[in-house]
Parts: sequence; C-alpha cells; structure tokens
Amino acid sequence: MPTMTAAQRRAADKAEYDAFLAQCPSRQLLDRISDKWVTLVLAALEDGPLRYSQLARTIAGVSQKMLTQTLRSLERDGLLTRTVTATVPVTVTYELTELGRSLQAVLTGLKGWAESHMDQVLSARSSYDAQP
Amino acid sequence: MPTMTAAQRRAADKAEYDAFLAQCPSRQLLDRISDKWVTLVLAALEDGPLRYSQLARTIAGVSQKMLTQTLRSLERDGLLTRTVTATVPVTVTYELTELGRSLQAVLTGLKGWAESHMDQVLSARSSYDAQP
DNA sequence: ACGAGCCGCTTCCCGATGGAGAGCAGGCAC
DNA sequence: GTGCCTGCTCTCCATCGGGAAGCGGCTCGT
Repeated sequence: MPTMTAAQRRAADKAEYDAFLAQCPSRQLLDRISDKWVTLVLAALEDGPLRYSQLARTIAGVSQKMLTQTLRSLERDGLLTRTVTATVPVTVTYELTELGRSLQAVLTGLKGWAESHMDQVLSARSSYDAQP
Repeated sequence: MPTMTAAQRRAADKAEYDAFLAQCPSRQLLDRISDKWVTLVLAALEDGPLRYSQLARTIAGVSQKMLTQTLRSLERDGLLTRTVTATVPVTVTYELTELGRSLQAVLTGLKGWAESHMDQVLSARSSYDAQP
C-alpha cells in the first residue's frame, strides 16, 4: 500500500475487503472462483474465444449443467462475454474480458502448479499412506 | 506406484500432466486445491504456524468437519505438517511445508484478486441483473 | 472422589449440490 | 412430414457439506 493521508486511510479501512470474514462480499467471490470448473474454463479460454461445444470437449468430464452454470456466473461477474451468432445451427461464443484475463493469469498459475508439483504431492501421499 | 518398469517409465515421461484430462492425477490435484477452504487455510498459515482453534477462529464460517478434513488432505499431500504437543490440554499445531509455501504464494494471489477486484465484479453484476 | 471443563476431533442426520440422461426450441435439409 | 444439429433446461438420484452432539484424555475445584 502506498502512502496516504489519515482521511484516505480511514476511507480505505472502511472499504477494505477481507476474505476471512464469512459475510464479506470478497469471501463470497473467493468461494465462486475457488472452483475447479472456473479454473478450467478460464484456462481453456486463454488462447482466444471458444464455442460451447469446444469448451465441453476441452474440459473432459464437465457436465452440461455445470458448464452452463459456470459460464453464466462468469458472465454475470463480468469475466467473460457470451455472443450468439445467428448461423445455422446457432453458434454461441465465449470470450474473456479484460477482467477475466486478469483472473485467468492467477488461475493459470494454479493449474501450472498442479501440473508441475504433481510428483512431489504423489510421493508425499505414498509416504503418508505408508504410516500405520 | 513406487516402482515402474522401463516401459512404464517411458509411457509416463511421454504422458505429460494435463489438467484438462479427467483421469490425469494433476486434474485430481487441481480439483482438491481449487477449494475455498484450502485457499483460506493456506492464507491463514502464511504468517507462521497456528493451532487448530486459531485456524477455526481466523477462517470464519468453517465447520469443524471441513476444517479437519481439509487439514488432513493437505497433510497427506505434504503441504503442511501436523504437530501434536503433549501439553494440557493437548495442543495441535499446523505449519506450512516448503511445498505448501509454494502453493500458498499462488493462492494468496487468488485471495488478493478477489479482494481487489470486488468492486468491478459487483458493478458487472448489477449491470447484468439490470437486463430483462 | 466426583463433576465440570477444555481441546481436537468423530459421528449422525438432513438439506443442498452436482452428475447422468432425457427433453426441447428452432433452424434447415431431405 | 421426419430427421438432425446446437445449446441449453429439466428431472431424477447419489454424494457432499453444515450443525449439533458425543468422546477421550487430562486437570482443576470442591
């Protein structure tokens, strides 16, 4: 945090979000984005817009229900845009917004961490499971 | 799987971890760490070890069941250590491992993102909800 | 000696959540 | 018409998480 006057600091304190508090809106936002489908959808859209069916194929194992639900909440939160093109059959395209890309950068780190530290976690698990 | 044949090793080397595939272990790891309680537990332990009751107090709204369950899985995955001290009453302390700190760095970014982009998300939501 | 209390779980019950699969609108092609 | 394609939406049902109560081991007050 940069320097600020006492008045600015008072205002900032009042408006500060703390995700540890259950009622804080930022905690509710954290609850929504700490979601495997959110992580995977944003990662999938990293390289440009995709259609619904392409997303479903890229993210193996996602149910249609959860994919639709996840996309809707991400759209509502301004993280991606939903575009309907009147082709035949109708084409629906999803694309990250500026805000979405900023979150995507963080979540890509998460997906990358999972992929690169897998071996360490697996060996930790087998050590743990070897205990009585 | 601790030991593997040369053929298995070759296959494993070729098969790089890809969290988009449902069966990939890294996808299962991503499923576990994309969890609000995991994020909050690791964030809470950022400044040093805490006891069970301190964690419960810091992370408002977590149930004992989920706190215990989350801590167990994090311990199993080698992200934190659980230390029982034979005081009276017994004291149980949780502390991040090296591996845990590396994930914590990523997840702190997530918690920080939620807290700092809250305003933009809230305004996106009200725009969205204003639609017919 | 007996009861009460503290800490860190563990168990049980029940409402909420997510997956599987079917249905559906609406455009065109046959 | 009948069929087929996409992008949902609905209907079940198994699983998961929250709330509350119990438990075990120890210590302190009376």
